[in-house]
Amino acid sequence: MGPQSTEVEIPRLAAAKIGNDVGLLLAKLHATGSLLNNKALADYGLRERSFSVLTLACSGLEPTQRELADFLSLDPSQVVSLVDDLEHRGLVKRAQGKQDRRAKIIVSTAEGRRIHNKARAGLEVCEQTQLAALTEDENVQLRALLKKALWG
Amino acid sequence: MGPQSTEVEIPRLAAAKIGNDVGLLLAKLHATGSLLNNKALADYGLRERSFSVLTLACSGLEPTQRELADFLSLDPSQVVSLVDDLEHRGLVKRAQGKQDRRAKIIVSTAEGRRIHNKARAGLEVCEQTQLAALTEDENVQLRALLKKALWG
DNA sequence: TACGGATCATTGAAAAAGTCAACGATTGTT
DNA sequence: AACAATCGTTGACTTTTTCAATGATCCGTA
Repeated sequence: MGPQSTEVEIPRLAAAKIGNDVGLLLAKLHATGSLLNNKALADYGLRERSFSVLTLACSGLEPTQRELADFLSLDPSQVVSLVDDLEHRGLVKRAQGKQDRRAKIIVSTAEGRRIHNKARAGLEVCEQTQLAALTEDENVQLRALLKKALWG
Repeated sequence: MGPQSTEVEIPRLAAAKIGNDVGLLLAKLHATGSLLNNKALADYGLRERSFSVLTLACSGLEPTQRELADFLSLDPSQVVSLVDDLEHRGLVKRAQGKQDRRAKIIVSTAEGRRIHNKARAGLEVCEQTQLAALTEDENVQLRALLKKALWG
């Protein structure tokens, strides 16, 4: 990751046609965003990934590890590490799958929900900073477009 | 990266509030997109990164390696590797900076431009597949929002 | 019911990517 | 002229990603 400046810079290169390449735009926004998000989450001992897992654990949807892997575009073995970490810290628990005893469903603990609420608040501030250039409407629009692109 | 299915699936977990987290949405769209893009570019011996560098080398903007690093959110040492690779294959050249002799500006060769044109065509098809759920208007809108979020 | 192929979580190893500090050459500033 | 800062480069180090193998369990089928 390159150095980040606090001031907004409009680089010379943004003029290139590449500035219309969705792939690069996503990569760049994701890269700079990740940096900020991870910084914001560090206070809670979380990173973007573990926060995502914790969020889903807190959602009441009782996701299996396989579902987490698919949804987060991770290898199943990476989910093992993430859940291990969260479990050791008492934020989530592995429970036996209901229909399928091979599967483990990930559920949050009370402490996990406590941390999650705090972290989410911090993250929302961070995200607003990140998308400060957008109006509230555009912000909503962006989310809608991303969701539609992903799931129709 | 988790396993990808060719069919479009709307996972159960998309219902979670996490589906509104811009950070995660970006991460996911970027992840699935990268996979497809890299697959599309493999025919030309390129990946998303080297394609980006090649694009900028072909842009006529004569970027320095430092500018490439900043713009692509990469460490300068990563740019060295990318340019090394492209240069060995005769697609770009390092030229001496004009005002600054420390800097090297990256320019494309004729062969580089040839490959780039082909790769770009392939990539555009790939991107359209990727954003098939969006109308043409929405597609344009998404690009505009991403650019605005990045550079105001 | 029992067999066979598939899926789940897990492990561990190998490959790739990212991070970071140091260096020579060059620049701009004092 | 002296000094600090910047550019590209190298090499070491850590983290992340990728992949194959394994035991347990599930499901379809004979």
